[in-house]
Amino acid sequence: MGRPPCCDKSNVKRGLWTPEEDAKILAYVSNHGIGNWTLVPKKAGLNRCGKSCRLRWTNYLRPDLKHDSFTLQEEELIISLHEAIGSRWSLIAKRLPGRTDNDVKNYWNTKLRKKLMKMGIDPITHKPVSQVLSDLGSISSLSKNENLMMKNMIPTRIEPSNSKKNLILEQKQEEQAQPLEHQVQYHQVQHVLSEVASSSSSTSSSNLTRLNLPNSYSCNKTSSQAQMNPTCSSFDWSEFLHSDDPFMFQELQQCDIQRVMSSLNFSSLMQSEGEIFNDSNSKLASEDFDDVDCVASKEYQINNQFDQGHSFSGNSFVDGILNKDSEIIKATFPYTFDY
DNA sequence: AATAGCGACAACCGCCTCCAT
DNA sequence: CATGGAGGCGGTTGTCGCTAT
Repeated sequence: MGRPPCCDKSNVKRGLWTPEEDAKILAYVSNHGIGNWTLVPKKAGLNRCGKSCRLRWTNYLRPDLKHDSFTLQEEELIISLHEAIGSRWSLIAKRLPGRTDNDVKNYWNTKLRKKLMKMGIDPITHKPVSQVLSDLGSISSLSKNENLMMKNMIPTRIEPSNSKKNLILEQKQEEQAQPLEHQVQYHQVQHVLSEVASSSSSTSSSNLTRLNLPNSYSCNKTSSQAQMNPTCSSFDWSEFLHSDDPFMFQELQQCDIQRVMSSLNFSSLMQSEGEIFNDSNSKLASEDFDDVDCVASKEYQINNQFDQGHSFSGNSFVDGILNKDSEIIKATFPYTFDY
């Protein structure tokens, strides 16, 4: 059953590599090429684990690697991609020729993270620290009942603040006015996003929920209102989130919570969201960027309709958060995704 | 001169998925 | 079909060199 073990883990050298060991790896690869790494230590005369050899090669010895410091363009691209997809270092590194995931990860941890923090930007959410703190404050100041409700309603996974959809929409609106290098970076971010989407069906952005909302939560404000309890139509989720007013929760209770909650059935929403996300992204992943415009225009139409209801009335709780988030980001960082 | 603190980065660890057996 | 290693990946730790005290 199974394969034989690659090496005797207890009897191999560990720690830093010597120039002699590097030379052996290089000599072996130049003669035999890259193949089965478990055979490399034996054939190259090294007392190392095959996995260790592979790492040494991919992270340090590969001839196509750059060993000089990161450029400003690379730095900006890393930040943009990290904001869009998080710490998917291997995907980010693929967009930086000559850099490995380890390089990018180290550079982020030692330089970029600190740089962002100095600028007052939270390196995880890419939002201003003051905003993150105020958001936390708003949530923690909720009453016990409110917190319980939040627990039931908010999906546990925290997504990047800017969805692919937002990127596509902003690209359409602003791309033409941007310098060429910014456009290139922007396309790179989008390309990676499509890869992320195609590689992970679980990676979905809440913003995409809008694309597949049930009819009762469509962009048509009046029709959604018609299906709601009349008092509910005036309930403002955004206000609810930011308010310390204890009467707000009472107002919500009067709004037929049951109906609101059933309309916000997250499991079904997430499921349908996954379906449309996978569907649209199977297109995105398989087509070139020229074809993204088609999908983008469809999304744009949907969201244009959706956004006509400028109040959050009749929209989902999460949409309220995301809309607010989007407004804050646009106001604070008008150029964040201009490339 | 000694050493504590820090930054940079190489290397390891543990987990996951894929696939050979 | 079950098992377990290979390879990929992200997170963490270890090591080295530089600087401030």
